[in-house]
Amino acid sequence: MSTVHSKASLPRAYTPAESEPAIRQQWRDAGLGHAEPPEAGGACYSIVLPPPNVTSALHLGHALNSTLQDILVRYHRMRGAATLWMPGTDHAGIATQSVVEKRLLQSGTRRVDLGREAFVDRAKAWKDEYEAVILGQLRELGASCDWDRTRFTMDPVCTVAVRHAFFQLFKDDLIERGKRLVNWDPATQTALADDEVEMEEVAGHMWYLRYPLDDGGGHVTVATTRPETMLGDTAVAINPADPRAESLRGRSVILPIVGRRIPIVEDDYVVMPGADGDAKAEYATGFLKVTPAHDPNDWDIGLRHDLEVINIMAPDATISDRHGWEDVSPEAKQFVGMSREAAREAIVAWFKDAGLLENIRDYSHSVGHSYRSHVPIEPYLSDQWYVRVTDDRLRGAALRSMVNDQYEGDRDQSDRPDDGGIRFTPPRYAKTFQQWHENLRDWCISRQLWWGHRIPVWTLEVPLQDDLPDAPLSPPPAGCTLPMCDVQDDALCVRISADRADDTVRILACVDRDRPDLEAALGEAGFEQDPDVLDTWFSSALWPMSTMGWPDPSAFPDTEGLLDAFNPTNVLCTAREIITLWVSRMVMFNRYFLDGRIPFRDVYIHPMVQDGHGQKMSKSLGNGVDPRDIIHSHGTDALRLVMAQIATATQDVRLGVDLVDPHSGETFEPEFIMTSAGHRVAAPVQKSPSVDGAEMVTVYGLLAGETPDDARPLAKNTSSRFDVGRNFANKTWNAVRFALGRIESPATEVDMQSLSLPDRWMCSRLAAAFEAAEKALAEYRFSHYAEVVYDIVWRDFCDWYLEAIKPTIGKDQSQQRVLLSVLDALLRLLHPVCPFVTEAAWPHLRVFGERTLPGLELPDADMAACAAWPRIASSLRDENAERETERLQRLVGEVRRARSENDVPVKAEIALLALPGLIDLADASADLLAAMCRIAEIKPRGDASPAGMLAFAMDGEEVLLDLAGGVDPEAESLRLQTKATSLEGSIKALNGRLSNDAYVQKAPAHLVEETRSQLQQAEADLAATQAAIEALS
RNA sequence: GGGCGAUUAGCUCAGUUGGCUAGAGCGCUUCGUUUACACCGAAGAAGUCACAGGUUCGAGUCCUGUAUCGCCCA
Repeated sequence: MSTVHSKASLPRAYTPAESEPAIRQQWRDAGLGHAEPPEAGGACYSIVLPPPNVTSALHLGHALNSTLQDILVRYHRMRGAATLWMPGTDHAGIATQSVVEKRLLQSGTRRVDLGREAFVDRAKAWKDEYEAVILGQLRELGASCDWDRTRFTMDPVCTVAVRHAFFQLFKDDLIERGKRLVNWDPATQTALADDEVEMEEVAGHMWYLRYPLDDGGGHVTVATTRPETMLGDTAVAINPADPRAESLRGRSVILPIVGRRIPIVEDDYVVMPGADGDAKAEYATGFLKVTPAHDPNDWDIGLRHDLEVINIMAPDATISDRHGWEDVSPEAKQFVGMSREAAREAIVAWFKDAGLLENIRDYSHSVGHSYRSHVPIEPYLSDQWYVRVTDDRLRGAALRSMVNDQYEGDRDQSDRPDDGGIRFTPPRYAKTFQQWHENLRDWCISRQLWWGHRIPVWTLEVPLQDDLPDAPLSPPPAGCTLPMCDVQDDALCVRISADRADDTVRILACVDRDRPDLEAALGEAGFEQDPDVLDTWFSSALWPMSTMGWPDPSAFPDTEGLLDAFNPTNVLCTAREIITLWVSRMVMFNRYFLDGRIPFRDVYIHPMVQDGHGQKMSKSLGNGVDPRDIIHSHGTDALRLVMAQIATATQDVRLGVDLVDPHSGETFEPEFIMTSAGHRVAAPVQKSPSVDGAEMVTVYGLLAGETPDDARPLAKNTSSRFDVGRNFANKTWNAVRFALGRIESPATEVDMQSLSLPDRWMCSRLAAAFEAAEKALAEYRFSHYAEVVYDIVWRDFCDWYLEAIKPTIGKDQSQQRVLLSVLDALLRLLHPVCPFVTEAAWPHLRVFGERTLPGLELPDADMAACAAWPRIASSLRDENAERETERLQRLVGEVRRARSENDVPVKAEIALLALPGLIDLADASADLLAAMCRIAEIKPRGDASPAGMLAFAMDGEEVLLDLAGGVDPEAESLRLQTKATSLEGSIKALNGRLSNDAYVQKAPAHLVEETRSQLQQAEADLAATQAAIEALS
């Protein structure tokens, strides 16, 4: 069967915007990506997508993350594994609640006005909107996820997992409740985990306050950066080594304003003034005010000295006398109700007026800020829920999961020799993982939010009875008659917690999943459900399990068998800040709940995309590039190829951000300005580079208050870095076009031995490229894979092979067949990174029928996305063909250079005169030489060097070119002299190496041999070059 | 303060157990369009591999120190 295609059948240029939508639809219709657990013994490959937050659309970092996963997933699917890529989104508790609240506030509504239920409905609506955007973006990107299994961290299958996990941990004593200092965000009014606090350097002050001694014998001076907290001071501390300590022992001070008598205590923690090697010492007075309720270090001091804990703030960080502060003096009343900032000023002013302000010094220090609201966090005393991750069952299991060669230090392998198996790529991130766990603290999981998984604990407070234990959380004693304590039910776990300070006991009842009856019973008994929700990462930590139906796959459609087939997943592909937030917790939970099973075997950490100045792309700098814009302007394959190219093993990648001129559509580099915070950003208003007098507003300009209008429209961000990807897709497309124009009736049988040199060479290069690509992907070296693909298509296939076969392809049916097969294999090779252009080209190849060649298996498939990864026999490699072609390429290069440097007209035909060493090769490739460098005639050359010819040395022989038009002897002589000088340099270097006895004796023999032959070659080339110079004169 | 990393052509980056006469893409210079592709082709210029020591026959690569920049954790 043969089909002749007219050139008109394919457009000259590849236009992604036209072909991509149909291809997406084609994949969708075919259910590409849907995976079922295979028959026993079948190979599996699985990845869970790190679920993006539903707060906003995906950015370039997501595009990078998803592209890399899709490359892996498409590759392994082609290799025949049952491949599951589980997609989904994350409810992102505090982040989503913040954006929803912000939107509400724009219409003047506060969250509390709306009420919990209505607010959650608003949040759900937001989630629905952005979930659709995000999933749409992933589809646009070509992500071949199993869309039938799309999850959301709060959908029923995930909720069941969260409920059961919490219940299990509660029952196993790994969850506790306690009053502790938390990182409190007064703006969003919730506790934050340690890793949700960002440290920022703040230019503040050190205030020096005098506290009078109670016996009238003078005063002590404390230094503080937070004078407003003095209202809650319950001691002054001094280092016991301080010489002043002895005379102050047992004495007290009177706290100004409040009038509270507080003790002077001695504690090692206090920095002594002038102590060596401590920057703080320069500012220290040796006296430290101790505020246990408002500083973590003071909290510890308070524990050591049994100090009173007085909380002087309300949850919104205003000074308050209703949250634990009772001895409010009339003098102190004036500060109640002030914000912490106002209170600071007022209290400093009070000290100044009272003559108790000794000094103020500028002091720069780092202050924790909420990663969400960006206000300073307040160490705040409150009741919170914790997971005791420091327990060996969690932390220990995580540390043991690391592969031996990435674990630093000794480890005991004897108890669980088969433990673990998690490997990090790049390996240095193993250290981050290990150190995080070695310094782990208990994980605060409660959040004072409405959007999230509500904590499944119901509480009832009753008067304290004497026989109840006062441990924070303990099982009720046998025979306890308090409500629900005697209920025998596997799905209910009751614990009690006594508080002798207010003579109450709290009965806490945790209910497992799917037991509304128990929940109702608790309600009837007067229990109330905890108002807090769980930290988002609690549900994310269960992601590789919950998405696959844990704990009960039979309870949901289509989850049966998933867990056993696809967990552990093969790789987790994510960014490095996620190692602590998410990777760690998934490992702990997966191992705990699945009997030691790890959630993934590999953790691949990809780099971060920065702007052209090495800054994070962020909304507030307006330096982000929207992947959708690139998809529309350059095509998805272009975006993907460049994403793969920049995924190197180094940390960060700079991607210069350009602007699209809305007046002309042209891309240009904007003018940058420096912000007061030291960031380089595009100036708010830019001049059009080509339209006189026209201006535009940048994204940063929008943030800075500029309003775009018709005269000054908004300019989109882009990056010219994506051009290379667009060009590559177009090049690939045109290679297909060329082939379609030349393949008429490809041979059905091909004898590989009798193929032409270019054919054998191309097949050999193809085999090498597949080998290199497979190795690169196995090692998560995506940039290498991209490079391999780029080079084989552009340099080998287009630049050399297609040019080489142009003279012969028309009449050589075997060559047509090789061209067809090679092209098919190339499409398969680059499909994982450029799925669209390969899919678009695929049907055009299929019409020619059979493509398999001996040693190159290319079974047919409906779509490129389902085509099998080729099986390639080692016989396809042909060293001889590679060697011969390399010589031809050098010959062509020399001839082209000679022509170019002598201004030989492009169309002028020339003759080549060669000695026996080269002439056979040249003769055999006469057509190729004619096509590539217009050599019309190949003649043996005699011993003499006829004048007027151009010469160069190759493989130690003098090769002559008869340029007909003659040679510029001066220019040519100069060129040859330069060449000779360079050869002399090489000879000197090579001689130097060989005359060094140590080199000859110690270097590997093959290297010494190579050096010798290089020297021989260089000397012969020099002789030939000198002969040519002489012939010229 | 602790940890990790970066510094290679004008720009963005490769360079995997030391063998380099250091590569690619973009940009730049010259030439080329009835040619699959001008989103193209051909040729060219361009680098004391941050700096200073050391190990080695041999260092962009290994070791030590210095400088600058970045990220993570406190």
